[in-house]
Amino acid sequence: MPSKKYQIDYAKCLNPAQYEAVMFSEGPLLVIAGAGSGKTRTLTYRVARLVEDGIHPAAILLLSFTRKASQEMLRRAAALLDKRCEQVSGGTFHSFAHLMLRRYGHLLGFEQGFTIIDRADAETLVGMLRKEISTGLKSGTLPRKGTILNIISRSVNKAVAFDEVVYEDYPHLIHHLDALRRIQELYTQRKREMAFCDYDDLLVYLRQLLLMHEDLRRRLAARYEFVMVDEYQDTNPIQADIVALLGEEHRNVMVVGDDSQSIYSFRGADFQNIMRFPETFTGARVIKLEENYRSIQPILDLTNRMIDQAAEKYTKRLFTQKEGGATPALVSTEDENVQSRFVVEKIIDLNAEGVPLKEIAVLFRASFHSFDLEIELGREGVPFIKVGGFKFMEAAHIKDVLAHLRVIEAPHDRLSWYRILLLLERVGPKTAQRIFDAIMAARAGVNGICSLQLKGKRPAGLDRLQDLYATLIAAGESPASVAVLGQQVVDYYTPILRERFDDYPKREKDLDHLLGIMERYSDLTSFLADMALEPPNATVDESMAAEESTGDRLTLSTVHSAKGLEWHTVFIIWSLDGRFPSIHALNKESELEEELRLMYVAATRARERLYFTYPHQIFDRGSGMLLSRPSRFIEPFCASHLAQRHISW
DNA sequence: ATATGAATTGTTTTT
DNA sequence: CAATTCATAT
Repeated sequence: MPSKKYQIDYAKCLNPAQYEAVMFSEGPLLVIAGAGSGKTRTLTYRVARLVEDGIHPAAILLLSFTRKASQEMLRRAAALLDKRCEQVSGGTFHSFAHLMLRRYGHLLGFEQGFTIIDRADAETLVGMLRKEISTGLKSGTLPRKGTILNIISRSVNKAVAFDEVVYEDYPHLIHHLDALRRIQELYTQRKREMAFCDYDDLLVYLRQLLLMHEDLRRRLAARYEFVMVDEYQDTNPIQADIVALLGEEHRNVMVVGDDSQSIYSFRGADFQNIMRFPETFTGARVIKLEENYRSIQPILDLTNRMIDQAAEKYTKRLFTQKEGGATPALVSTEDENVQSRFVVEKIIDLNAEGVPLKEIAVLFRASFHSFDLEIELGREGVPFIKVGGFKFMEAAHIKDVLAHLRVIEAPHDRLSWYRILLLLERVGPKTAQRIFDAIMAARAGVNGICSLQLKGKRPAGLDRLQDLYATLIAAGESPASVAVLGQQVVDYYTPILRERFDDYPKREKDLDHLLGIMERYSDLTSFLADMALEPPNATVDESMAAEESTGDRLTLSTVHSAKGLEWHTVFIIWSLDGRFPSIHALNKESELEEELRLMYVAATRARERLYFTYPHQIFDRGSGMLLSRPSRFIEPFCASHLAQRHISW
């Protein structure tokens, strides 16, 4: 291949399979990329290659499923060639959909813009509807709001009729079918009235836009000549449709994924999408990347065997040239605390041997699994950062402040008004409703709160609230910066915060942090959208610490948040049958398969050393069972591929 | 609007 | 068994 005309010597940087994918010219391409096989590398080199061939970077659309994956991809593409690659289009499906809807939403009737609501907002709305419906209902109490929302979301994401979801997945709720259906209708209607988009809506509306407006679809197909999708195994049917619609004209669609790493089916992801790609795009070239550059052979031997237990997959077998190295270890401990202390001690040892903390990760199935470990790490003074789990944005005080800002943009936002008003003393749902109605009746936007007339006794806090908005609106006449608005809201809110929370000093720091973020924004709309779509990733406690110190830190992460990353040493704690796989997945075949893939993802993060640990004999009070076996996914290989130890203190 | 009591329920992962 | 969450009474 005459690589003369290229700045980058692709043949030298890539193995034959990667090279083939990178040089693949036009038409549909499916790359099955095993763990650690250079998936992101292949994608980014292909971007560079296209740009070198004269394709305008903005004409390349890179889509991914999670923020982390898309950021990493765009960053590496930009670093590879030169400044040009920074202009590559892309992001998560949701952020791309958001961009398109801001630009073309008027075609769907979003004349005045829209508000993105997160899961908690959506639940509150469903909770309100649930209450409306349940008064005077005889079929007993309805399921909780979270459950109802799950049903609604599942129906949307899997493109299955609502009734069918109830019949298939919630047969015990069939006697509520009428009420549930009614709530679903009302939910859709209310969202429409208040111009709310939940996460699912973003995708649904984008698909609708592409389906119904052929001219727009053509324009977008012309603008995005090359579409590339990372983590394709995690797309749901709606996302697959979006890709198909964007690519149907030019068919320059490259999707990359690994069916063995599909771990988002709870969100409607269907790894069958990747199996079906060659049918959607007939004549698609399929390339497999099977050489692993990450892990030593003993780890690969184990993970290959683990994933062999999966029923359905593209067969591929990873190999490496990294021979030798330590056998992965399986460590049982007396109880949870011994597990924590074992891990901490081992980490300190490794660190003393020269492995930096940032090259070590502790992974777990569920966020709360690390609580005990976090205490032990704190005790020994090991710095760490925790990814996943309780988010900054989910904290009540953060949501309170955002609500005050949201109504400036969208005065019809009932959820935010209620949130604001219920903070006031002597205001409950009834009063909140009355005030909200009055604001609406005034038809004056946020001004409605200032000109408010209220019969009877006025709640004491109302005056302060009116003052706040009077100032905010006055500031709004000359375009106030986001941070200035934020500061005023925080000033107003701080007394309320101190009243309501005993731990207010910590929370005030969070608000400072939020103000810091606000300074990066010049308009309120994009700030609010980002807070819903791309919120700061870390946990509340670490969000500040992490920015202050760039020091060497251990990573604690859920397996889901660890996808795509790698470390020198990985500990997988709670590798206990009943915890991982979770006890709730044991009955359903498909869920058990997903747990297996999850364990596979966890184990393939390790380059040199891999530890599975589990506390011996844990009583599960949910089921009344005594959990004492190692995870069924690794137990078959105890004798052959694992070094076993038991620790008691 | 708040307090008290009853009942249910228990997973988790992210946009 | 605990904790949350909902319903009812005051």
